[in-house]
Amino acid sequence: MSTVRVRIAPSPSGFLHIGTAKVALFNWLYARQTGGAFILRLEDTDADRSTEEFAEAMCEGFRWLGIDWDEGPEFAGQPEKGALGPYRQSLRKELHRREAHRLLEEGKAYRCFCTKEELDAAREEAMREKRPPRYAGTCRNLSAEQIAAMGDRPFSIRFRVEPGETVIDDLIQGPVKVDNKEFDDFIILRPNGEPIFHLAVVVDDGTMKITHVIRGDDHLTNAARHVMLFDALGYARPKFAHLPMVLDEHGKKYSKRLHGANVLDWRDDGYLPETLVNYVALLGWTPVEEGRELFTREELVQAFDIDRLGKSAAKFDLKKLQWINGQHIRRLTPEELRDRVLPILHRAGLDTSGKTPEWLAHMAAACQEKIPTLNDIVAYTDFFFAEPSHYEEKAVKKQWDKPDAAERLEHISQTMASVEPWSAEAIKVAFEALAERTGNPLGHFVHPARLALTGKSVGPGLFELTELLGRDAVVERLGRAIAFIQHGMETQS
RNA sequence: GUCCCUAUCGUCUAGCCCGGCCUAGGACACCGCCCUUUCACGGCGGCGACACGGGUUCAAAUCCCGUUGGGGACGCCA
Repeated sequence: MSTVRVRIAPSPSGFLHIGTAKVALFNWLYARQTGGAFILRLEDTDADRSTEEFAEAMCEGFRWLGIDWDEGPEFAGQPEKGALGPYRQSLRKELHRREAHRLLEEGKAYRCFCTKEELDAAREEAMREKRPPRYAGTCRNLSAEQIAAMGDRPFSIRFRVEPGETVIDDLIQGPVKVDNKEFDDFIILRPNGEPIFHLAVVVDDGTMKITHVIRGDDHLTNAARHVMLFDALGYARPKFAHLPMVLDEHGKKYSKRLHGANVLDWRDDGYLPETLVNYVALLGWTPVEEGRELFTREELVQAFDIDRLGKSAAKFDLKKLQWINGQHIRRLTPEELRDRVLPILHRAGLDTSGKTPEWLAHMAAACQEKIPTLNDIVAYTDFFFAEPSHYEEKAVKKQWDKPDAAERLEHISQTMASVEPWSAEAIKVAFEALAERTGNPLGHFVHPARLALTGKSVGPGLFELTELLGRDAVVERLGRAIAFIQHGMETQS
C-alpha cells in the first residue's frame, strides 16, 4: 500500500491554464504510478476572483485531459470524494483561523495592529529607496500592556520568523538553502479573520496529509515560508518538487490571454487530449528509454520517473505539438477516429445521416494518415456530403486547361461506368490499365479525376475516395466536369 | 534593491551528480534526395548548440568562481 498523497490546488479564477495542466499531470502521473492518491483542492479563498463557472471550466479541462481525482469537491452532480475534506479552501476557513490562533497562543505568531495604509506606504518607500521591502517588525515585540491598550482595534496575525536557515530539500532543484533573514514576519490571518494563502496551503496540505507538494517553481521561495509553517504547526513536512514553468513560443510567461493558454483551446483546434498529455509530459521530462517520444496516458504512468524531471523552463512549440497530434491520430482505430471526427463534421454543417457507421469508418481511415488535426477532416471530406461548390482555380488551370482534358475525363467516366467490382483495388487497376492503354502516366488521369470528383487538388487517396463516393456520384460528377470544361471554363472566375 | 532558481542545435532535450567512451546523441522544424495518384507517411542525407570570462586538472559540456541573459519571491493576491 502506497502512502503517496499529492494534490493540484488551482484557484478557480480562470480556465485551466496550460501551466496548471502540466503541474496537474505530473502530480497525477506520480499518484497513478505509485498507487497513491491524487487530490483536487479548489483554492477559492479569494471570493472576488473565484467563480463557480471557472471552477467548472477548470474541471472540464481536467476531464478532457483524462486527469481524474481520487478526492475532491462536489462537482457537476458528483458528490464530494474523500475523507479529509472539505476540498474547497473557502470551506476550511474555520480550521485556518483555529490554527492561526494556535500559533498565536504558542507565541509563534503575534498580533499586528499596523494598518494596510501604513504598510503599503512603508513598502513603497522601501522600493523607492531600493531597499528590500520588508516588514519593519513594529508590532513584533508588543507587551501585554501595549496589546491591551489597543482595545478592540483590528489586528492581523503575523508569523514570527525565527533566525536561522531554512532548507528545502527539493526533488527537482536539489537542496535550496535560504537564510531566514531574507524573510520578514508575514501575515497569515487578516483582521477580518480571512486566512492568507501561505497559511491556508500549509494547513490544508498538512491536514490533508499531502506527502509530496509538486507545483510550479514560482513557489520555490514561498516553499521556505511554508516549511517554517509546517514546522511551527507541527505537521510532517512534505517533500517538495518545483517544476519549471511553461513559456510561450517567444519565451515569455504563457499569458492567459494568449490562444492556447486555455487547454480547451487545443480541443477546439482539433487536438487530441492524448496529444496534449504526451506533449506536456515531454516539457520537462525525458524517458529513460532514449529516443522514445510517443506515449499514451497509460504508458506515461508506467514510464514516468520523478527523478528525470528537468530544471529549466520550456517554450511551447506548436510544430512539435502538431507532429505528436498526427502520430496519435494515426494510432486511433478507424472507428475511434470516426467517432471523434463526427461532431466536427456536424458542426461544419455537413449532413452525415445518409452514411452508415461502416462507411464513415472507411472515410476516417482514408484520411487518417493525412490530417494533422481533427478539424482538418472537414476540408478532406466535405465533398462526400455535398457536390463541390466550385473547382479550385489553380488546379483547373493546371489540370483542365488542356485540349484533351474533357477527353481524358470521358475515358475515365467510361472506365468507371464498367469497373467491377466497385472497390478501391479494382478502381486502381482500371486507372492503371487506362494509363497503360493510352501510353500515359497514371497522374495524367488521376489528377484531373480528383479535381472533378472533389473540386480540390488535395485529399484522400483517389481510389479510396472514388469507391466511397459510389459509382453513380462518380459518373455524375465526371459528367459535370466535362460539361464545365466544354462550356463553363470562360465563365469561371 | 535583496534573495532564490535557471542557462547544450531555431525549439524540446540526452549527456552533467560519478570529468576522458562527446570529432556532443535523439526528436520537431528547415533544406535536399528517394518512395509516390494529390496531400501526408516512411526512408536516406544535410544544416545546426555546450551563453561569456576565469580557474582546477594530464584532460571540462561535465567540478569551482564571476559576468551576462531568462524566470521567480519580497502583498491584508493565489
